[in-house]
Amino acid sequence: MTKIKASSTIQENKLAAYQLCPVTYVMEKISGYWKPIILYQLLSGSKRYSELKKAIPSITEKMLIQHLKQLETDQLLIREALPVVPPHVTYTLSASGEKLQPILHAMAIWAIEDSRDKEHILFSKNVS
Amino acid sequence: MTKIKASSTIQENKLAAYQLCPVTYVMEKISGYWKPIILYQLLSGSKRYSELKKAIPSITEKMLIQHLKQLETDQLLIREALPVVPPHVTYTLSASGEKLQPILHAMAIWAIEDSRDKEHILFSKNVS
DNA sequence: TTTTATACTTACTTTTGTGCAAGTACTTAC
DNA sequence: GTAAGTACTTGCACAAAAGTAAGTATAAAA
Repeated sequence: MTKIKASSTIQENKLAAYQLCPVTYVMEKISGYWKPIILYQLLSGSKRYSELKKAIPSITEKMLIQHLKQLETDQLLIREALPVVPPHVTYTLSASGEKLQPILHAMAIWAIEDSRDKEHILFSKNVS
Repeated sequence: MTKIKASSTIQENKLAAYQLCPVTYVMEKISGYWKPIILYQLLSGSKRYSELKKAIPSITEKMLIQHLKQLETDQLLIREALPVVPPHVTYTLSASGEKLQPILHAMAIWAIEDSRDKEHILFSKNVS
């Protein structure tokens, strides 16, 4: 996992924002390019590591595991490993993680409406 | 504003995700460390550039203007400049921008509940 | 003895985000 | 003619996020 320096200006800002702004608190937990996609995959039920990899083909293993570890640390999901060889690991949303569902859903609705309203813009972009 | 290379792997992934995953579409528009904070400030009504600066003291002018431009480009807010000297510019949420309110609100609620549930963890971290 | 399967690790490079510090433009007031 | 006020703009440095490519561990199956 990428190490983080503890005492940069950015980290101080983050710590402050984390405590002062609840929205920033959430953004911390769900931002990272693949996190929402991973969460979405898990909304439909537990998945093994390899199933996630198959479901999200363009993610690299490094990013997948890194985000899974982070989500686990943030207690949004639960990792369960069976002591067998080859390994068998499943990831499941925690209660907190599941409570994100209405938020992710609202975001999706907003996105669909917003991009519908701006279809002509996207279209003209593609044409130009 | 920071220039972006058009043909990096990252940009290709973003484009794909942008079209395929509505949640990512939203994340694109509200991520950036200060964006949610700026949006929050504007939820209570139009503000001048200088008022935003005063309301968010720790943001640098570069970041403030950069995010304001991006939000304007994404049509989440509307910029109105009076042709006077010294300049007088106001920023107002667009209809799309205002529709983010329930989402931001839901995020805040989640954050408060989640951090309440995990108070003991934060506490033990501070002590160690 | 080599291969297969699964779940990771590690080192390194590229790309993007943020902060810092300084400068610009333009007009009215002093 | 110098200062004040407002809204930017620019260049540089560094931190963080993401990508690339390769390697590790283990035991059972071939």
